[in-house]
Amino acid sequence: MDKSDKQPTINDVARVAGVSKKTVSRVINRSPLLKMDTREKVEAVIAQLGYVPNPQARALALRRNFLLGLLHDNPNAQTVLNFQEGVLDAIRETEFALVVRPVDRHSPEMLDDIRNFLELQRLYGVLILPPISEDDELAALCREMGCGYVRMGSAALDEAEHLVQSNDREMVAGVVDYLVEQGHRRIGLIEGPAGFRSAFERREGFLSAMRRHGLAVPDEAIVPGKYRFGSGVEGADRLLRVEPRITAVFASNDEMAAGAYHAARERGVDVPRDLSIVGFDDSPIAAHIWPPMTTVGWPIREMGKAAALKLVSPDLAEARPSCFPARLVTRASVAPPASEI
Amino acid sequence: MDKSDKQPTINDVARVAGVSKKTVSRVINRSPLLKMDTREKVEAVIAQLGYVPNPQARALALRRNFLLGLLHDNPNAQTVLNFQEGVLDAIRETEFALVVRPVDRHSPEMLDDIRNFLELQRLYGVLILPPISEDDELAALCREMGCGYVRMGSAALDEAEHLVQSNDREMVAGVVDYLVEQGHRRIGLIEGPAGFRSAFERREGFLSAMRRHGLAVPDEAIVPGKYRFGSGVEGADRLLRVEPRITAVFASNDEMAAGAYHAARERGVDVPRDLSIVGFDDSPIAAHIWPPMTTVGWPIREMGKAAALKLVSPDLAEARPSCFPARLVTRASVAPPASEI
DNA sequence: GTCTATTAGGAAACCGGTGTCAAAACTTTT
DNA sequence: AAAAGTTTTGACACCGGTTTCCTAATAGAC
Repeated sequence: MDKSDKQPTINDVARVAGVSKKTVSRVINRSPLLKMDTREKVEAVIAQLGYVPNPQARALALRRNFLLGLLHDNPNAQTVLNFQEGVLDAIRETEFALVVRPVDRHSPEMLDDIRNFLELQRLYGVLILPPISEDDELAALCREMGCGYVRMGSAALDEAEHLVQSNDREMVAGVVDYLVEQGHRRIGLIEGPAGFRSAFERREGFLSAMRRHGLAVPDEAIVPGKYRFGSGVEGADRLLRVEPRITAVFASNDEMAAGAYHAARERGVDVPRDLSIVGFDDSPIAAHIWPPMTTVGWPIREMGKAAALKLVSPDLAEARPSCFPARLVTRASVAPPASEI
Repeated sequence: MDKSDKQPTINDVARVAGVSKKTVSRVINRSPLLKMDTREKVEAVIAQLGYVPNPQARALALRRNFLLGLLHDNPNAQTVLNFQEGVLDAIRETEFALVVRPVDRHSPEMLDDIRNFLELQRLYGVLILPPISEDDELAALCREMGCGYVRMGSAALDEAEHLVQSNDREMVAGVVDYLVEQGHRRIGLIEGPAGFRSAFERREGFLSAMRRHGLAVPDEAIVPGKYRFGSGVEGADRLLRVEPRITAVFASNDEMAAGAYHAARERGVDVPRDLSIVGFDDSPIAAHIWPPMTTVGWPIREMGKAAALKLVSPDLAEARPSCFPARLVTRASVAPPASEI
């Protein structure tokens, strides 16, 4: 078939088709100023030779490459992977590829590392996942480097590039509504880490809904967390000592909610009879833990797709909504409070 | 500082330093045949200009790029992410980047899709995670495309390129030893899907150890699974109906083991008092479920690093072991069988 | 059947690096 | 001091595409 074992180049195609490189290039790039039969002739040769343009050469000539970067320091693996899938949905059938770059938020050299990375790879653009998506210095770095970027986050950041997701605030308010509806009045909150926008938004949603229902939120009903299992255990442990007894807990993410389950078990508190628990993320653990956890899910994959589209074809994406609705996933970790019955 | 806003090129460096492009190239590539002061002079200019070589141009000239691909269709997100971290450990400070490509094992076009992907991106090499790493057609495709590859798997495939991991078989035998030591004699197995090497290895390990201990394994004590939560629920459900009662279950992965927890709960069977459960993978769920799950962990991150090294610097990696030891992570899901006490 | 307008296609330069090979610059030897 | 050998360096082509600019070809108008 092929005359050698190497991949055919544009020159081979041109020679076989009896046209110039440029004409082949025009065919590839769908230039409109080509006669129909020339185009067909060239396309036939391309198919026959199995020619695929060399992306490196293209990248060099065009002075831009076709690499999207994914920056994350996410504690929730499933979220990252779902987001990746979404990005892949968007760039499938295109010449783009997705390169991943986990970052260490706690490293003092984080920004320098990322700068080196961007300088070295000269990505077309990067997608930034929470929580580092909230880092404004990082966004500034991208701008400075002339690297496109889309941040995924919990509302509020009002840049055009920012793919505002989840009405987190609203959804958490919805969680409170749901709990109140079930008869809960003393509800505890395990917060996310200070400085995290998502933590802030979720807290605000919680507080505003509680206020709306005219329910008191004593200081001891709000405990800090770090979005990690261990901090969920500790937080719930503190909440379980509050008097009068708290009957329901909202944890700002599923991992901490799983920690709350753990703490409840350790103290012999039954979920959901003695304590209702609601998480946030709808990660696998929520479905697999016992009893299955009621939580808030957001369409991460769709968001990944939208984020990637925003980067690679801004015009196309413009029409798409930048805010994706989270939804309550009702499972079995909420019940009417036993004490009230 | 810079004379323009564009990134400086090798030509700029050459001009400013008063040497030829080639000399600059030599400096970059650490050619030994350079006079010390020339090198220093050029390096000073590079630093001054903030010059970073363009990877696309390099890729074109060298006829190879610096992209590693990660092919996976993994049900376990944490595994994928840990592996990614390991790969990043290996390629940090190098010009390599990691591009991810989730694949759909169940799609009939999988091979074609991957072929297109490889043709399009011309990766330096790919890393293949289980379970698709077991697909020999995929490996053949890589060879055919002249794309380097390293497969991660459960022993047994004896190609040099193959990064043989976990002595799965051995480790599962160790699990059985442990259970027997705790007093269990009627132990059930929830298998992985037929056709999966890992499933096969784990099964063999299980059976050989049982045999070694002179313990019977009735047919009904082995149930099929699909490495998914739901199949773990079903499998455990069947095992719990076996008479005489099975007192311990080994599930071929954590997700199914979590399903076994679920089935036990639904039937009012207490873990570990009435049923001991052991999983495989040491995924987050194992640590977060109640009671914390005893499972087998393997050093995925190190394996990722080793796999990447094998690809990018085979000479360096040769010395490294290609088989990484899994280890038993003892938590709280195993107890001596109540019925025997 | 000419004379334009318009369009299709080609030559050559370029993107930013690397490889080849010969020339230039040093050492060493005689 | 010249010859010979060795080390350093540079000119130039090349990787595989795109872009610029220009010419050849075709179509339409008269």
